[in-house]
Amino acid sequence: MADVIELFYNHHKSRPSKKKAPDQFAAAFSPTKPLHEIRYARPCLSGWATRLVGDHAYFRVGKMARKKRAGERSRRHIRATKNGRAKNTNVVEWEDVEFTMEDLANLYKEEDEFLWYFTECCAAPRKKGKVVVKKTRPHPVIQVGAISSFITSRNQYASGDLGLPLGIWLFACQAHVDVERVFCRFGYSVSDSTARAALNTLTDASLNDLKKQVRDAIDRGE
DNA sequence: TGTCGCGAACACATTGTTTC
DNA sequence: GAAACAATGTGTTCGCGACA
Repeated sequence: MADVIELFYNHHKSRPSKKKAPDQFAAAFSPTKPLHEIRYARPCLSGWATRLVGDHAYFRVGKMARKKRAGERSRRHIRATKNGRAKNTNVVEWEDVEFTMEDLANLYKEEDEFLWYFTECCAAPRKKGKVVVKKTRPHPVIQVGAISSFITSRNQYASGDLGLPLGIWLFACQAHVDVERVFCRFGYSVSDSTARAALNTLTDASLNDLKKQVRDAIDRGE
């Protein structure tokens, strides 16, 4: 099949002339033009592949965004608050907001090789056809930000990878509330209210833990 | 046993209002 | 004018029953 596709795609008669058939020439990689209206093999193949990749990207991001029904605690699906009525809710803990970009990059790379490759094609510079990593704005970091935004865009509850830690960090930096709102709209971070709710949850948990330790120490006569 | 569809519950983002 | 708080709309998640 690989040989057949190559032969079709690279055959000189599969390419429409830009002057004689401009509409056919423009149909290459088109995401919308009906395939049965494309008479030449090369643009038809590229149009078909474009839609195939687009649909698959939609499917893969959706899969990453969905919450797994059962299994281990999911860092991606953590809640800032809970009132106890919902079962199996993972409420935020301090460990959830500790992360490194390197860890997240490795996580995304292992979890979805296709999406990592796809975003690398968008973000990474190349030299002689090979991907190179720049010192300033290294593309894996940008890929992590993009994939995290894609996931949050598809599911607002799947914000634990980067959105929630970033929201808390913005609060800690005393970022202006307008900055928080813009970052939230871009899908980079959770909203100001969610970040505050998460911090309240975290500090309440720590306070209760401290009170318990003090009571235990008093009981032991220390 | 797994999938689908539905309605209710829930957590969240957004926007408006109040307070300092 | 900015931050804090409250109200409201949105859309995901959950639980359940029906069905294959």
